[in-house]
Amino acid sequence: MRPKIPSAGNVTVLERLRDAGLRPTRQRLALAKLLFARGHRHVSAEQLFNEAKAQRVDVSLATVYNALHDFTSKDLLREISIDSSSSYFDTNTGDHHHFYFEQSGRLEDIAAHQVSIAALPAPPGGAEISRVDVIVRLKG
Amino acid sequence: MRPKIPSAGNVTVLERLRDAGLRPTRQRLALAKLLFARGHRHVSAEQLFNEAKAQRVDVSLATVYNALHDFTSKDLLREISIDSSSSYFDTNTGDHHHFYFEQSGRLEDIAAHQVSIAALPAPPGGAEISRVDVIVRLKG
DNA sequence: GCAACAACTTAGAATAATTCTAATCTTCTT
DNA sequence: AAGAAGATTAGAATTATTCTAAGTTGTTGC
Repeated sequence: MRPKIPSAGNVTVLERLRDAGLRPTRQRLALAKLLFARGHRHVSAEQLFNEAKAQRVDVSLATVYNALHDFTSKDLLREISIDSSSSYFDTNTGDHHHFYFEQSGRLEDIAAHQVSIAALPAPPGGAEISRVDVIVRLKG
Repeated sequence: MRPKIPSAGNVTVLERLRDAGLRPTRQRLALAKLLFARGHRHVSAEQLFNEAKAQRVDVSLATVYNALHDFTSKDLLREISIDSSSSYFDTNTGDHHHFYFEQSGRLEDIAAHQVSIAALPAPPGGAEISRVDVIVRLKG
């Protein structure tokens, strides 16, 4: 049972999935909506799973993991592992950095233009840089 | 500059533990020797456990975890979690950054003076910066 | 040197996050 | 509408790590 008339926000999410080459299944659409409906977010798999449940979206935890990884591999998300206990997925895939609140485990974006790295050594063995992450750890 | 080594590196390691306020037990001494005997290293708990076994140091995995955390809390080590699958412990606790080889999962130090961060936004809510980590991810 | 106590170690059980399995359902193409 | 490829699922399995409760050892004061 698929919605025939997409309500606001559905169309764009559907297009995003299609453009990424991902089948827009009921579950992926629902999860993508939760993820992308509003501004940028940092979510864990468990968190997203709970949000889905709260909205009575019937989806298994395995699917949440699958979707998060699928989205990540298609650059709709970016995975961040700062705290080894669990991974976060960031809906902001552009160039940016993070504040990390050590107490709460919360993440906050830092726009790329607010950080300037004036010097970096050449990567060893002529390796190519895939990206540079700056994490500003905060005590508060 | 390293102090002179009267008997095979044992004394320095023992002193380091004592100075940190940690009882120099057989297990901690052995592990500290594995960690600090040569230049800086990045090791996982499992790795260190296997090295210990290889040298017939009788130590349990729980003790390896305990020791790594104890050392970390006394600033003899620094914990790094880049790859969510497991944590690494860095024997270099000074100011520095890392190259991360995405393929192999290997880490390599970047001396602090080789990276210069020219601008950083003020932490939100007047929070205090605990430290700034720069991770240069490499494709090779 | 030795007793006493806190600190440490340990095997194995417990936990938590994540991945796997293999069966079943959907979506897409025709 | 039918077939195939792709997606979903419950639950088992796996992996890293922590916990528990009992035994051992290092340190301190005498």
